[in-house]
Amino acid sequence: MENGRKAFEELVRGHEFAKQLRQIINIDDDDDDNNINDDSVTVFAQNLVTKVLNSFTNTLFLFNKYPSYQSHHHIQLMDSSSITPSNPHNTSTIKDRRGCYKRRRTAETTEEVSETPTIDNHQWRKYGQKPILNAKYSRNYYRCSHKLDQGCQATKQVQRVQEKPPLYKTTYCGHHTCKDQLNYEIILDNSSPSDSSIFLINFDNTKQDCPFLSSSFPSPSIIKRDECNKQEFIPMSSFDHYLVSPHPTLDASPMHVTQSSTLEFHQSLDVMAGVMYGSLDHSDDLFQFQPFVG
DNA sequence: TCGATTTGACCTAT
DNA sequence: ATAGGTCAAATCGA
Repeated sequence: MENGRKAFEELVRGHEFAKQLRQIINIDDDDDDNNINDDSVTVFAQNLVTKVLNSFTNTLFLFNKYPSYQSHHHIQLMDSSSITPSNPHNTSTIKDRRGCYKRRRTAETTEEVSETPTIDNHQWRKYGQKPILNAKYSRNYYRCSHKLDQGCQATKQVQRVQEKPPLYKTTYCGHHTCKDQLNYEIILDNSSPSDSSIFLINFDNTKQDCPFLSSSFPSPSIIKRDECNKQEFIPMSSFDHYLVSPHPTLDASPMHVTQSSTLEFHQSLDVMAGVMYGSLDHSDDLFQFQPFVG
């Protein structure tokens, strides 16, 4: 699969997860009896999740300016706000008996349709497979590998919905509460094809966590690819590198990654960091890039 | 040996 | 009554 398309998929998923997180944090907005949102930490968290969401939106906006890698790809997202709320008659207690579960319709779900079974940054364990009525292909059931050790309740279902071209529908249920996300790398490729130097942003979760975001979000480190070998840097075998081409850059911002200009490179990193850490300041769905000062 | 997958049984929501 | 989500024993394979 094309690297750019993978990156796009991950951005879409990140965007959706951020939306879900924001919905969770804001869920008590209308509840007069609950003043949890007055808590300064909660307000801070709400602001952060809004910024994270906006960052994903901005990055997707940039991708959309260069949509070539999306041409053969269709992603359908269900806004979690459109999901039917849980049946009020349902008890919130989780029964410990076999076969007790919430049906997917009553739970928060996100659906994606893609040409390959979606790869995400979580480890899944298959726990079931069922033939579905009027469906040619059976549905596979996965739960988070950390259900037992961390109690993560996230599950997903993958079902092939079309033969040619192969089309898979992935339905995510629940939110990940585990902290064991797989490592990510983003390559800042050099625009010169003759130059083999490539900068990697490595999201190694063994690094120190970012103090400004959730503790589960790893701090990126930037490594020149030439030095990766020296550092015995081993790319994830199960994931291709995520490539951020230097060409689809912001028209209005200095985001060319070149080695000839240290200043430009640092500016680029600042912009990238802005994308990663949501330091672009704007209201929802607006794009107002606020350049870093200093 | 141990973790992951398979698969039939079990159970609930519709 | 039944479709579909989950469990858990059996099986696989590294």
